[in-house]
Amino acid sequence: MKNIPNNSQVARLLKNVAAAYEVTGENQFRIAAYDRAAVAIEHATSEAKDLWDDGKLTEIPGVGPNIASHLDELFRTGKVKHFERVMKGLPLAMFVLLDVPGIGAKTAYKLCRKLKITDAQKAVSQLELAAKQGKIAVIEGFGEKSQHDILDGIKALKQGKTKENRMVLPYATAIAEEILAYLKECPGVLRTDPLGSLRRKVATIGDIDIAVATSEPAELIDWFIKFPKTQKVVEKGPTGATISLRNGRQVDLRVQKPDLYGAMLQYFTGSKHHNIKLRSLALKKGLSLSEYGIKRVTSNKSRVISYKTEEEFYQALGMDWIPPELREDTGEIEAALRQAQGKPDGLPQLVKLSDIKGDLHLHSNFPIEESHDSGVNTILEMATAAISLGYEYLGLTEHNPSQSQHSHQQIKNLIMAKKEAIDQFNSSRTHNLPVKLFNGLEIDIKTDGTLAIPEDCLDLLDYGIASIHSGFGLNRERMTARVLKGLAHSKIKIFGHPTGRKLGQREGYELDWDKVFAFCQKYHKWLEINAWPDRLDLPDILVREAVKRGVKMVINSDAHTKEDLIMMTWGVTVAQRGWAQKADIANTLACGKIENILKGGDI
DNA sequence: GCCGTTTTCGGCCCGACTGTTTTCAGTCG
Repeated sequence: MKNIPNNSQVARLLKNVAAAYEVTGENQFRIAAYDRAAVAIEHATSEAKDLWDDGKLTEIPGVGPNIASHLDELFRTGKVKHFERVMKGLPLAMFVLLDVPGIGAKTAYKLCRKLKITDAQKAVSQLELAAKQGKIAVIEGFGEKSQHDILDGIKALKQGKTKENRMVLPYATAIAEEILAYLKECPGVLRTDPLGSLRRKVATIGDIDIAVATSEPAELIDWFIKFPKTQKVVEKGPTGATISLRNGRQVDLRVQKPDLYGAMLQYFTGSKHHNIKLRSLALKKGLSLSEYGIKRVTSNKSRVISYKTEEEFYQALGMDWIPPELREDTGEIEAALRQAQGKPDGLPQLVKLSDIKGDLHLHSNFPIEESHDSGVNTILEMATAAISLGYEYLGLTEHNPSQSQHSHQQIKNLIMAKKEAIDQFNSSRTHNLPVKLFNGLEIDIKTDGTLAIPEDCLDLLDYGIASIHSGFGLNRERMTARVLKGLAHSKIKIFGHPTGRKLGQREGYELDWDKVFAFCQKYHKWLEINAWPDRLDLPDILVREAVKRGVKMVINSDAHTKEDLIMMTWGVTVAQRGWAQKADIANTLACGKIENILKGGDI
C-alpha cells in the first residue's frame, strides 16, 4: 500500500523544492510561490489529499494549476518527476539542515558541499562536530561568529524550541498583564498593548511581545529591565529591550513615540500574512507601508506619514479598523474594504463575553459515581458563582456513572437522584436564586459509537453532551462513523470538545469534518467550543468553517470548580478568531429559548 | 508559479539585523 502524504509532509516537500530552487538560482517569485503554497497547505483546514479527491486542490490560495498538477502526480504515484529533477545533484542532507534556525537554503547547501556532509540521517550531528572542530569558521563567507551561531541553532533545534515551548494563551496573558501593569507605573507612559500572536489571541504563544507609547523611551526601557521577575537582560537598545524571566519566558519590549505608535502597533501585531496582503494592496494605490507609517512610492523623497492610532492607519488605506483576532489574511481585508464602501458582507460583529447568557458544560461534586474526574463544588455553589457572572442558566453535566462499576438500575437511580436535586433547586423557594438549572450529562461515546449510558436513562435528562475520552487511535472513517452514531440520539444536543486535542500534549483524533458539519447542520446539533485553556476546542479554523456552513456552536467552560467558570472568556476569544457572531453561538440565547430548544421545539 | 473591482500580462512586501564584507548576501519576522 502506498503512503499518502499528509499536509505537513506535502508542505515540507514544497518547502524543499523552494530551497532547491533557491540554490539553483531560480526566479525569486517562483521560489516565493512554492513557499506560499507550502504554508497554505500546512495551515489548510482540509487534508490536501481529500481536496485532490474532489478535484479542488486549486481552491487552496497559492496553489495554482502548476503546483496542483505536481501534487496530482504525487497523490497518484507517490513521487513527482519534476521535483526529482529540480533536486537532482543537491545533497539530501541540506534539506535536513534547514531545520536549524539561522540556516537557509544557500547556507545549508554550502555547508554540505564544503564539509562533505552527505548522510541526511547524520547531517545535524556532523555539522555540530565540524563546528566544534572549528571547520566552519575557515570556510569563505563564514567566521567565528557564524560558527558559534550555528552551534546555538543546533542547540535550539534539539530543545525543540519551536513547538513544545509554546505557552497556552491564558498563561501568556497572565504574564503579559503583570508586566503591562508594571510598565504603566513608569512616568511618561501613554499607552501599552500586547503585540503579535498574544494580541491576536492565538491559542498558543511563543514569545511575549509588548508595545509602549511614551515620550521618554530611555527611561521606560530602564524601567522595563528592572521588572522584579527579570532573570537576565538579553538585549537592550534605543528602541526596545528583551528580558528573560525567572520562569524561562522571554519578553520583548518595543517603545515608540506617541505620534508613530499606530503604525508600529499595526506592524508588530501582524500576522505576517495579513501585513503582506495589506502591503501589496497598498502598493497598487502607490503606497508603501512600514512600521513607521505610509509613504508614496512615486517620488523617492516623499516623506513617511505617521499615525497615532491603528484606526487612522487602516482609514488611510480606505478600510475600517480590523479586530486583531481576525488578522490572518483569511478574507478580513476584503471584508473591511467592502464595509468601508458600504457593501454587504463586511466585517463580522463578533460575539462578546457579555453576550453569553449561560454555561452548558460544567461539573459539580454531586455524587453520581462518575467514570472520570468529578467537580469539587456543590450544585448550589456553582449556581451562586453563575449568578455573579450574570448568567441566566447553567447545565450540570457530570460524567456518566461508570458502566463497569454499576448495574443498569444503579445508574438509573444515580441519574434519578440528580434529576430530583435539580428539580428541587428549580422549584425551591428557600434559596430563590435567579438562575435556571438544566439536568445534563457528559456521556462517553464508546468505540463502537454507542453511548456509555442505558437508553432509558437518557429520557431523564434535559440534554446530553457526547464526548470522546478513549479510543483515540481509530482511523478517520471509523472515528467519523463513531461520532455520528453517538450524536444521533435526540437527547444528545452537544458534541463536546470535538477534536480531542490537548495543546502541547497531543493532536486530536481524525474526523471527516465535511460529514460532521453536514450532520450537525441537518440534525441541529451544537459543536462545543470548549474553553478549557489547554483544549480551546473547536480550534478557531474549524469555528470559521462551522460559521460558513451555518452550524451552530455553544461555548462552554467545562468547569470543575466554581472558579473555573470564568474560563468562558477563552472560549469567546476562539469564537472571535473564527468570525463567530452572536447568532452563531447557542448560549447567547435567553433561558426561555434554550429551554424550548432542549424540549425539542424550534426557537 | 500565482493572480486579477484599475491587469489573462506584468507584476509580485518591507525593513532590520548580522556577519563578513569594501558594497552585500542571507535570514528572519
